[in-house]
Amino acid sequence: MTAKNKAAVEKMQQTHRDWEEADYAGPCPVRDVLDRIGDRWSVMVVLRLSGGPIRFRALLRSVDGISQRMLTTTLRALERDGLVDRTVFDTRPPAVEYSLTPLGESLLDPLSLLAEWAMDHHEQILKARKNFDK
Amino acid sequence: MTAKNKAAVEKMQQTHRDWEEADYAGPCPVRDVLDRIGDRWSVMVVLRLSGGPIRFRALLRSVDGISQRMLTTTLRALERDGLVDRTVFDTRPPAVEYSLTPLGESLLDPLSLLAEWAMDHHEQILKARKNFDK
DNA sequence: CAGTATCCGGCTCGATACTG
DNA sequence: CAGTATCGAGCCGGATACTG
Repeated sequence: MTAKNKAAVEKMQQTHRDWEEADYAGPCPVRDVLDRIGDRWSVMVVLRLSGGPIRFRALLRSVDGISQRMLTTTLRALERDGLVDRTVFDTRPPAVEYSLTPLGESLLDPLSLLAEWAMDHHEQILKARKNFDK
Repeated sequence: MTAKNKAAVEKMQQTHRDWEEADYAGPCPVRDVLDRIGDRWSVMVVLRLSGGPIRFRALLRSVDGISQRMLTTTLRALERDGLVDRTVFDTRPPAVEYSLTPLGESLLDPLSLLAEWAMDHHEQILKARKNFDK
């Protein structure tokens, strides 16, 4: 582990301890963010939105396997947290465009690193699983 | 977004497209890793383990709110994926130590960045929520 | 097109009790 | 101490039908 990571981990642990001791009303930030992006679809949606503004129906098609209901729910949650912007065009039929806010864009930073880790180590993980299962 | 991130995002998107087109047997790596660390406890456990080897009972105490069942389940899943090592000492009463494997250590890298993002932007998220709810 | 409404099956997870 | 076994509530999320 690099020195930079070590510092980050320590910061994270310290924050977690502080949260426990101080008995805050709100949730631990790490827990909170993890709960948000840890669901089945959020990351995939954010990923698609990183390509620029896109309409509801197009998103529905491009995020593989997602239902209409879950796309709506996911987008609403992301909008609520200030990660996504929703723009309604008053046309017939109605058009709605979704895009990342600057806050949402900033999330691409850690997310892309995580995705890279996933891609770089996926083989190793699959191997470990196969070995464990026998 | 920095050029480095842009490249990472594009790599992620490309990988995702490849996966869809190729109809692989296995899951998309990003989905797969997200499913694994996206659960309620994995990240918190990995975080605790970053402090060095620790025994089951100590982990149970230090990961706030986790049940015995979920700690066992979570540790087993992490072990299966090759992120965690389990060492049994043949004493009375028995002692078991858990620690991160090199692969697990490498996960601290993206995880710490994500945690930092969470801590740095939590306030902004809470504000966005409050504003959205009214 | 972009949603909302309703229904409901499955799976996660917590509580509790028990074992080597 | 370090687990496993069993049960059951809750909620996540899919399917389907309907609306402005």
